[in-house]
Amino acid sequence: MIKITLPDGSIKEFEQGTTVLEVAESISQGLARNVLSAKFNGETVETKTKLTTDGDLVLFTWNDDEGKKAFWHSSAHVLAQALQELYPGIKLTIGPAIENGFYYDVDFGEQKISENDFKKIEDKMLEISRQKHEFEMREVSKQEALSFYKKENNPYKVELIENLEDGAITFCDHSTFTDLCRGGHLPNTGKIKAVKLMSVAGAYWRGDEHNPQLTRVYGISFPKQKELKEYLALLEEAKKRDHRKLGKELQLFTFSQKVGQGLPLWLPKGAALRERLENFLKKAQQKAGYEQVVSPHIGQKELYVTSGHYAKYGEDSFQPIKTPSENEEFLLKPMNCPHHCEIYNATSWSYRDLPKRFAEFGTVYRYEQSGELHGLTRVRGFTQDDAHIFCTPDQLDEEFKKVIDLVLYVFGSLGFENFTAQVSLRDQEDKEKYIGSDENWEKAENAIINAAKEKGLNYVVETGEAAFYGPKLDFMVKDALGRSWQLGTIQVDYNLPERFELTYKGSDNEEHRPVMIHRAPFGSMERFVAILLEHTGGNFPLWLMPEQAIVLSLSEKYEKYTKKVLNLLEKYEIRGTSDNRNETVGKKIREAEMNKLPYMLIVGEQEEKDGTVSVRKHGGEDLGAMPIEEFAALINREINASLKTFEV
RNA sequence: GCCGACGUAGCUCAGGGGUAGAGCGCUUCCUUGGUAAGGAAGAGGCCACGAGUUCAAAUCUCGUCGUUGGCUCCA
Repeated sequence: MIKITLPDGSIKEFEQGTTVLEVAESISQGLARNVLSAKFNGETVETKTKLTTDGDLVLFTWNDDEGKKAFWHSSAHVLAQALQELYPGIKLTIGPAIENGFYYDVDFGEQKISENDFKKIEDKMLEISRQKHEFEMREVSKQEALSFYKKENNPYKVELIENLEDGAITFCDHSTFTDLCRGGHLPNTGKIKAVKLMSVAGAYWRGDEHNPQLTRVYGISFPKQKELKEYLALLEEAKKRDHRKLGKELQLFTFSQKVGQGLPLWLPKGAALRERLENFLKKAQQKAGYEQVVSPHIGQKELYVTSGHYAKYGEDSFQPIKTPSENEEFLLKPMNCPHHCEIYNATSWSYRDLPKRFAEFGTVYRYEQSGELHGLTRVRGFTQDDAHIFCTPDQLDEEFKKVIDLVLYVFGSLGFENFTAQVSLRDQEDKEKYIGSDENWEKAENAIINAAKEKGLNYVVETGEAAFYGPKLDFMVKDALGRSWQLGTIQVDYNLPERFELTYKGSDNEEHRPVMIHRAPFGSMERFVAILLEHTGGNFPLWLMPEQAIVLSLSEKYEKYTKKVLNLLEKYEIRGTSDNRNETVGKKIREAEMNKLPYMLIVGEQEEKDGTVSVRKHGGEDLGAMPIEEFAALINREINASLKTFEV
């Protein structure tokens, strides 16, 4: 007999050789029906794995991430089989489960596949699923595995196997299909009741663009047809919050082919929104001891040679602008730091002057590959809410923590609750990629980790994600479709102070090297507005709204009173507009609702007589008639409630 | 940059080898209204751009540009 410990702590005895599924059956029939995969002593096992020792068993269903993973990984096998049957001779590579579904990377050789082929592939997959094939794991020797795939003429699998330890290689069979596989499958293919292929894309073998490009087929599957429908509906909902769609509808920004790709044009309402964000941050920064500076949009090539950016990115950047006759070379600035270093260098500093905090909403231009451009989240010209802090090494910890406070204040005021902090460290294996001494890197990395810990941030550590000049702490937020974007960033830099020979006079009357912190709480105005749009669906916090109220007149007869109301709104610093068109009030309300105006002030005969406005909130709530003063007080209360306070 | 898809009126989209279509928006007129679309008339298009095939191309083919889902990249 063996003792099996379940997650609730209970211990049950079973015959040696009892399968995972049989354990589930002993608990309940329902569980046995729903169990998709399991872990035994922390190792992924199949549901038909025979248990031979004592141990901890965790069973997973569709409600667990592990269960979904097994479901989608198994679906990838079915996809592979379907593809192989429909397109003989293709070469399979890898097919993992991902956050939402699965994909399989395939070398189609001469054959082509497009979205038009999805229906027939989906049908084939469902046909295979319905046959309820069981997944069988089988151990094979390295030799055997290699010869199997050499016979199939599949160099990808051969390469994978060559990197595996003999003895740890398993194949998975179902139906007539065999695949190299580590395990973690459904009991049988019959669980897969709904399948949808999502897209086809190119993907390089092993993620390296020097390798051959494979065709990646993305799909998702569900245990019930209804769940697929719900998922697709969810995607439709997400599309409604797409910042590109909202930006157009709310007239915030646009793009022009003539101006150039990746170069956003901010429309008046968008510019007003942006300005408000800038002022909000400027106010907080002033409180936190920052000073505004201004630097030009271009700089001599020499500046970037000094900073090291030219050597690193020169080839992949917009190429230098040349003067007509002297042949001097200037670069569009891809970042503000070198300029700010020179601002620091304009004065000699004592340790008593530090830290110096130079802030600038600096517009920068970067050559991004055309395929990488995406709405406002990835553009070629954008404005960073940049600042550089120059401090003594002793001040670094504290300054870093202060910046975290500022970022948290910004995120809090704008309602970003669900962000992850990512500590990006250098890749120890590939130190060539980075500049600066080992010692400095270590100091900087520790400073970041300590600050993140002390501020109680929920952080993840990513090695190899650091900038080439220093480690960083990034604040990641997801968009409507769940893609992660970096917004705020804080980076420690020991390198530029060295290269620009920045100094300050210490208490010992000696020259010392300051430490530099790069930071941008929004990241960039463009990306921040984009993500804010997707999070709020365009219903920004009231203080940010381009227009806070609209006066809707019942008919043209009340034009005069409408104007009077608008003037009063202006007096109370409420951003208002009016709709005096010859249309019914019903229509005006509908349009104001669709334009996401927070407050509608309806004026007619009654209001004019009483000197009031009838207030309707976005969404339909009727607050009744009130004098403008009262409305102004209401707005102010709402604004004050949403703005967090920033203490230094 | 690479793989796939897409580009028709200001917007959202239908159509498709032989006068270019709808809804919304816009203009004018009627109507002067009470909380999510009042009525009528009208203007508006080189069907992204450039070649080719064809008696004939918005439609088919190729190329360019742009958009888009991924990959790679992201100072």
